[in-house]
Amino acid sequence: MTKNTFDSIYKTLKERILKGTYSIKMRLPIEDDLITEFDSSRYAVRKAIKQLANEGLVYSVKGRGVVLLEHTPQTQQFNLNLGELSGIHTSEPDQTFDYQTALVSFDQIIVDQALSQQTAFEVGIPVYAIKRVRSINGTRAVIDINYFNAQLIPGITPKIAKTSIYDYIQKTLKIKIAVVKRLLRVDSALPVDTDNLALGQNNCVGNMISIAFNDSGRQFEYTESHFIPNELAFTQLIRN
Amino acid sequence: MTKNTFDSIYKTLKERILKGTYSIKMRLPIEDDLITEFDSSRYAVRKAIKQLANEGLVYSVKGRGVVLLEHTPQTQQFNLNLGELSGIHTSEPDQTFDYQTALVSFDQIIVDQALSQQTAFEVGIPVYAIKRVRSINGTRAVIDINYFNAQLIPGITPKIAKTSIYDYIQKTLKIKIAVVKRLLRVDSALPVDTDNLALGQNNCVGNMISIAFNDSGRQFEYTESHFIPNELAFTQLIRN
DNA sequence: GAGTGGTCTAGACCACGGT
DNA sequence: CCGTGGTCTAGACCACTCC
Repeated sequence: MTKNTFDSIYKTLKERILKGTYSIKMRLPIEDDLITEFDSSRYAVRKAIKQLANEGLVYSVKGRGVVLLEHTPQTQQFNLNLGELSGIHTSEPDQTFDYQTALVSFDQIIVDQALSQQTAFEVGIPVYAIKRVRSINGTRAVIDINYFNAQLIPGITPKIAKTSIYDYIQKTLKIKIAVVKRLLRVDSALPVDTDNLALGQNNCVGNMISIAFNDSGRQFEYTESHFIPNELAFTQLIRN
Repeated sequence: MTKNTFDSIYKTLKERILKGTYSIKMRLPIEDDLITEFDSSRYAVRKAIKQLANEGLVYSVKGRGVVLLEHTPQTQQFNLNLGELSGIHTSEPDQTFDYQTALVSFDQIIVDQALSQQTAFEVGIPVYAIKRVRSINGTRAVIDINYFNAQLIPGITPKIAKTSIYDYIQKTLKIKIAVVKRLLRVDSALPVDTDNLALGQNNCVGNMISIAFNDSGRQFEYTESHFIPNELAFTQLIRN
């Protein structure tokens, strides 16, 4: 599992931090000591520390050292990273949950002016337009409204849409999903939402808009995921 | 403005990407050529490219090169504004807008069991509990519910709360805000929300929960920002 | 002034992509 | 096979923190 020098240093340090080895001083050992301990270069040690900082576990201060950030059971949930490409996390992270997909509609259409404005796909290209409802523990919690560029992602069928499009893209087409950009909003519920989601008394939805790129830099997907309130959470980390 | 070697390379490359200089090939020049052009080391060039990748402008492929990600006017809003610590972004970043703060309540209280569970502050410590409503262009759009550790951030007054607590923390107390962790949710509206926000027909709010740390690693703040639907947006970037 | 992390250089070898 | 980015080393100097 541990592939690189820096990765092994990173894993060791992370384990110690979570175990509380360094908690008393609220500091990591200085770089030179870590270089000596792991018998490696400064590059590898610094890269490991950088990864810990990316996760929000430590913070480097020039001239002082690498500081540990306080963490309590309550703040653990902030440390969940949204590194998973395909999915959304529930607010109960470790709980196992039932996950079902129902296909609402499946079409192949040509992008017109309005859809181009929304999705950033070029006018005239063919796209798959797919609506699916995701039920978590029997509750209709999310509706995915997907548009896939049919030239870049050909051959999607209703059957594939009912299982996993991302599996099809990665495993069958062998296309690499390089980058996903997301926008999160809260929107007033539309008819498509009230019709398909277990909104109860609520009349709003969360809206996660995703655009995904392959490793040639082409945008192959535009997706809106509308989800019901009180169920899902997203994390962010901001560093100075 | 340009301080370091890598920063100057980064700014130059970013400008060229946005101007379209490299768009035809959808590639950046290879590292060796950039090293030659900028007469610098590989370290500086790679650090600049890494920063471009962090912003979602490019993607590096081992063995192939550095690929440009497609960007259109529509997808500009997906590109990240990093580093804003003090506020919330509107969905129209460049638009000037009116911004007003009204103080709803101001108290100094002791953390009890329930509040400790919520905020991750230790039971028994004194905190400032502050509620403020932010109006954007005359619309009551956001209510901030702040808890500041009074031992770490002493001397907050109602007057300071009416202007800017973050200015007070950074400029007067000279405390560095090192890291902010955020959780984004959609919640059903509470009485505090319906009473203070221009929700209209909507009965839900966005909830941005922030916990902030100083450069000694101590959590000094827990804040919930409840905001009305259809006004604000947050960006995320996920890389493989 | 001593100690620490941040920036930078010059070089080496490896892993992967495409021909 | 060649060209490319990824990892890694050894070393230098600078900027900042703290005593």
